Amino acid sequence: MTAHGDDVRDGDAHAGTAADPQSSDGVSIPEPQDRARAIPEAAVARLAVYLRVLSGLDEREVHTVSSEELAVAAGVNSAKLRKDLSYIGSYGTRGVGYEVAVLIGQIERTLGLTQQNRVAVIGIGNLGHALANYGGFPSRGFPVTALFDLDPDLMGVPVGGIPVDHIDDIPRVCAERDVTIGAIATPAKGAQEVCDRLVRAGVRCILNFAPVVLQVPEEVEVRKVDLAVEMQILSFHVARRSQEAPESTDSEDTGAGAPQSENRDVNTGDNPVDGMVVRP
Amino acid sequence: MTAHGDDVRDGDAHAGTAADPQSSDGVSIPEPQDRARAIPEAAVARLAVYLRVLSGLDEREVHTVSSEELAVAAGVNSAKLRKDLSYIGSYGTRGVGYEVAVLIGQIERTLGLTQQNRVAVIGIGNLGHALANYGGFPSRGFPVTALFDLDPDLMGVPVGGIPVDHIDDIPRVCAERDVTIGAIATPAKGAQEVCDRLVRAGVRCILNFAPVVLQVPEEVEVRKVDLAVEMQILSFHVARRSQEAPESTDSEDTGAGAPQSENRDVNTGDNPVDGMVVRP
DNA sequence: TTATGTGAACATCTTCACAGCG
DNA sequence: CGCTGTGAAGATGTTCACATAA
Repeated sequence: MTAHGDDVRDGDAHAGTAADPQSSDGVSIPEPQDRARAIPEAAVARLAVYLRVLSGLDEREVHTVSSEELAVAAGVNSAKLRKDLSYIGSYGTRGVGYEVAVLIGQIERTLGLTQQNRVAVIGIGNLGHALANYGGFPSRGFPVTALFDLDPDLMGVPVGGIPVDHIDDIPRVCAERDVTIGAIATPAKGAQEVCDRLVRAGVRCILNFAPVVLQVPEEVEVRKVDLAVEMQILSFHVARRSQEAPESTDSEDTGAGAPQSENRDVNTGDNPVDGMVVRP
Repeated sequence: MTAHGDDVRDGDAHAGTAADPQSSDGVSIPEPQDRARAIPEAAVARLAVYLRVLSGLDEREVHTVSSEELAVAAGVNSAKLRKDLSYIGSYGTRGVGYEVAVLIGQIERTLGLTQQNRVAVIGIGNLGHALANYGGFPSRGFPVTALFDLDPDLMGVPVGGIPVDHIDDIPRVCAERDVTIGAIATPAKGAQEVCDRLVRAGVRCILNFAPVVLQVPEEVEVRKVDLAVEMQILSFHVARRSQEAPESTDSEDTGAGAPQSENRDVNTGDNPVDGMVVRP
């Protein structure tokens, strides 16, 4: 699968100006269809992060930020941040910085957060519960409106305020509630089957938590969250680290005992998926 | 893109050291320290996926696979898969394919799965429970050996067989049980604080589920799993889709009703984080 | 003078296409 | 021949560095 053919088009971005950047060089074929919506995939992911940081600033009544400040808070370098923001337009003021409120608005617009996306969660186990209780994911815009499972004991039982339906009803319920995003939190076994049903029900975006590679038609977008893979990547780094650094010093390494953390208090966004309240 | 592997890394993303002989072209300066362990970050993530697919094949008693078959099952193209495998060595047989068992062994070795990584989960809410019950994540190698929270009512209560400790005990308990990976499943508020403690306790790899950008010293590796971000990325695609395709047809799209899915039964790996058993 | 916005250099990742081993 | 392994071409993504606007 990998992808639709399209996705990330070339990066000429905002049309406007000069029609053709370097027409020279016979080789480079000037692109097929040149749509303007060309925001690098990687930049989209970061915009979401900037948005969260900005929301935090907004709550703390901070009205202006420089690319440098925002960058540090988001954990990226400022040049990258500026370039990312440039993809959505020029909303900064040279010599000053960006207006928090403006940026929030523009990023939300770009990410399509101005319109709601109704979410269906399939598989009401531990994770499913967590998702259901998430209650309209952080930053709003993602109300969970349908829950599915196949355990008879769960049918009709409300979780996070929404009654659980049987996965056989996916087509009907998803259509009725106009679900646009499906979150698959089932065991690996049933995932592909559930996915197929969602697709047949017209759902075009899927968040997959099951440890399987879903096969979908190209018009469907799948994002996967795979704990095992994340763990193994960390494992790789642990392994690499221990073999590169023959050190075995147990005490503390160079530098202060307390890890540096410039702006640790900037963010907000609260509760991830839990009920625990950590107040250190 | 559909189903990426990567997922925005955190922090600075230590340059991966290009390595490689590439002596051609006068321009390229041979580079400073040229460590051999140069497996592209992106490839590491995919190796974990290949591993899962291979495990599935192994269980079904399949002993040999071609790059093409494996590629389809993993959702990547075969050239990429071959290149990825080439980073860990040449274990295929031209004209034939790869031996499943051999590949599994080599990938496990590369990912450092031959040695266990003890995991600590901090924040025993819905997600924390899910993680705790995960019981030694899929593909083994990741036993959860410590749980932390600050709710007095949870202290000592065993979850998934492990008693919950207070986050103040992170240093002691992590040291005693030799924790190498910390999974932060707390609300945003306490995340940075918990992270700092883990780092001080010597944990060098962190899986962060809290919606915050953690600030850590560079020797610490952070991977983040951010639901809100994933949702927003999907939202972006939903939005883009609807504005590019002025269609509003509600009925079914072209093609068969059932989505194509070549090898949907190849994978195994079971239960993601739930208790639900889907058997369609 | 400060900090944005961006062309261009650089680095990383992906895909092609084919040499060459079995 | 079939399929792996890989150099080299092509994309994408990141960083630099500076012209430019307020």
